[in-house]
Amino acid sequence: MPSAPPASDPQQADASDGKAGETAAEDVALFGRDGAERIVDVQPLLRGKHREQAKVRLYRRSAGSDGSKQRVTEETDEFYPFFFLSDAGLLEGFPAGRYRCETLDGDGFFRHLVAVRSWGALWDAVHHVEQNTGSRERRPDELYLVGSPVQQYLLQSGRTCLKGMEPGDLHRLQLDIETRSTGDFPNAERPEDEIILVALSDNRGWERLLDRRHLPEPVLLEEMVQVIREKDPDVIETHNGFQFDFDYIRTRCQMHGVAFAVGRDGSTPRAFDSSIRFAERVVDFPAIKIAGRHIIDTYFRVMAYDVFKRDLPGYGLKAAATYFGFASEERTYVEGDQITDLWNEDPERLREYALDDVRETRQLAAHLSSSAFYLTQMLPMPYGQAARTGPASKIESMFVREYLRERRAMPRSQWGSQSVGGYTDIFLTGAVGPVVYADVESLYPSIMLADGIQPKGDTLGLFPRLLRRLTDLRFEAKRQMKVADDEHVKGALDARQSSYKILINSFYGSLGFSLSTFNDFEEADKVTRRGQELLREMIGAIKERGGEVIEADTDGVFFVPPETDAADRPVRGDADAEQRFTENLTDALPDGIRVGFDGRYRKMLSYKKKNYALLGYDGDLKFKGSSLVARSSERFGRRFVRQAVRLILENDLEGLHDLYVETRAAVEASDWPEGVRSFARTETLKDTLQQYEADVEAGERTRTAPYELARRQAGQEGRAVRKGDRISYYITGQGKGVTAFKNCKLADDWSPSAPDENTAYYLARLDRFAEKFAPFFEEHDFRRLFSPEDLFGFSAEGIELQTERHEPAGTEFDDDVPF
DNA sequence: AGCTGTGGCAGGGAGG
DNA sequence: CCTCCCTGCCAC
Repeated sequence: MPSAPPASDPQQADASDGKAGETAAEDVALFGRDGAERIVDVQPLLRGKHREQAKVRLYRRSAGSDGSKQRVTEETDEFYPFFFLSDAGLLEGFPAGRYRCETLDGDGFFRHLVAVRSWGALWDAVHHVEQNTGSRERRPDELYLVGSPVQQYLLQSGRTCLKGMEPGDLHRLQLDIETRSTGDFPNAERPEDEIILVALSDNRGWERLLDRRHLPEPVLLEEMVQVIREKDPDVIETHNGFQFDFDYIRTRCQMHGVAFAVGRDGSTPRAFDSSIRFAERVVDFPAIKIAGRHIIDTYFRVMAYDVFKRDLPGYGLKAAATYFGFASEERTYVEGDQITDLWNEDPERLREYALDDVRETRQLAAHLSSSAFYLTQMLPMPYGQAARTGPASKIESMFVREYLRERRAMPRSQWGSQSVGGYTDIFLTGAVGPVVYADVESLYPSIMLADGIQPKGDTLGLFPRLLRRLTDLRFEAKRQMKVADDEHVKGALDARQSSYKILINSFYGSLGFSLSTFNDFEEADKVTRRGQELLREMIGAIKERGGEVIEADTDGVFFVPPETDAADRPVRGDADAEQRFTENLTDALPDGIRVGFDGRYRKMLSYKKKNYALLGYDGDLKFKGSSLVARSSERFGRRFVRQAVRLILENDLEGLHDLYVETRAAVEASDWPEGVRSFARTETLKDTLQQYEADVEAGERTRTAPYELARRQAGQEGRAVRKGDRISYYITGQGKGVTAFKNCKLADDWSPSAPDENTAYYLARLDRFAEKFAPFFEEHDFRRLFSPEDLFGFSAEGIELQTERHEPAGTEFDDDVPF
């Protein structure tokens, strides 16, 4: 096979400064007959601190008047964030960074072009090229895809093609393993630990696996591989399988020399470290790809769900299943440290437990993964990948597909950052009510549609078109959902509309995302600035119509509705009238902006911006914000604040004082209802220990208790502390002013028979929690309420709850400036 | 290898 | 004491 001349050395050209470099003349030889873009070179480009992006120069042939090939200059400086490969084998010397282009048929014509994301996908592509000669038969258009070519190839072949399918058409299998360990926790590398139970939800599959007494571990593993291959599932569903089950199984297989060959083509899974972000939380996990199958980890689906809901008690299988109502009453529960004993004494019970695990996983998956499933039907992404990646890469994949289809070069992403965010303000603090929450429906998408927002790099104008189309599709799906009779059809349409919603809401985020190919920070700022204006307009309209505005944040406002409306009809306290009043605010706002009614509450304790409590008409008390009750706070404090807020909203001040006195006495007596869990703090380690140490060395951060304890623990147990681990600890020593990181112990080291927590410190903590309520009382009343002195008895007589108005900063001052 | 954004609050350490 | 700065948690 003749080959094109090597591209000019990309490393020499301009690998690091990100500017367009000179182009070597011999590149011209690579232009194809059809005049489409051709790859000339591929080079790594350093971006930001640790980021690496590929930069690919694209060229277009111009048809010269004499028919000769000439480069079109205006497009030579475009850069591409993906690797382009010819599937004839574009690469040599991977991953050293210099790649040579070769053509398929010798005339400089790339017949097949595969766009590939990421180094891992590049590896896949090379593998794919080596393995699949059949791909040469396909027409180029079919190959303009983004994502791992191996996955794409499998996606297009046979039953893994999901287009036009429903989730029920897939053969799904749920997997769960139970392990026996001689230590406190399973250690996959330790020979004395072992897999004792493998539960597959398939009703015939598990029978062969559940009774291990006749199966040594290697045989069990081989049997499991065999069952999975026989069952041949399209999808394997697990809860936390990436971080536990698969990881553990793979390590055990390695240990025993068993090939974990569960791929459709008989291959073993390819593993790579990956991470995913859910709001502020970054989860690192060992991802694997099984050829021809999709892995759905319901643990991630649960976390993704909680980003919006924010009220899950935990992400474990049991907590999640209970939350969604999937845990049956007869469900078998087994603590992790009892598994080994139970296996010896009551294996039947353990079997039931393992089967309940897979049953719950199945229900979680059915409930939470359908939006990812429908997304694969519109995105160039396999199901498992759509469930594993964030929204920005999903949006981008749609853009890339269309740009490739149109044979257009992609823009380079902008440098910089967004500067404007949402408008937040608080107008009234204290106990108020009743209140109503009004919010602008889809604020940012509405603004982007109304104002024709379009990133500068988007030369095809895809951004507004796609946004409009997805909005229309969602509207249509919701309309059909309303008229559908069949519950099953309704559910499918709901999943569909929610997957549109995920994409629609991500458009704004991708504008301000520094790594997005189609980012545009000015446009992002335009959207948020307009959002601020509209929220202020809404606040103005509420005030004008007699409402008392309490708090506003980004796209919604809490307010006390007026007694009556303009026509003197009663509003406050009447659910329908309040809703009408709220929705009528739409009239005061520009076209394309709709105000929705999003809840009414009996009482609200307005504390600070983004921090408040709501008492519903059903007596349910909801907290928002981290300053009142955060998950990391000591439980006794959370409990105290929760109960105190309820008592304040119910105006039971005697009860409030009693609560304080009782809590104080319990702290002093070391009388903890839940043992150490009552007063331990639990924090998440966001960095590795190495990173922490390096930052401390560099003076960029100070020592803190959780990392110090993690370090001690790692030293003792020889276990690596991982990013995302949660550490529970408490404070020891004498006196309330101790330095925490020098006086702390792991919660597990506390003993009720010899309590050594720092009582003075925890009394001070209690007073810190009580201090939150100071703004709601006159100072001397506050002192009496939260005081242990009870010599003359306590009476709430004469104590009034206080509210306070907060003027928006800066406005009245400007008006008062004298000439 | 992967990763949507800004705004706001509490806790804690270090240094004045 | 106070202020500054960092991290973690949270709202939207």
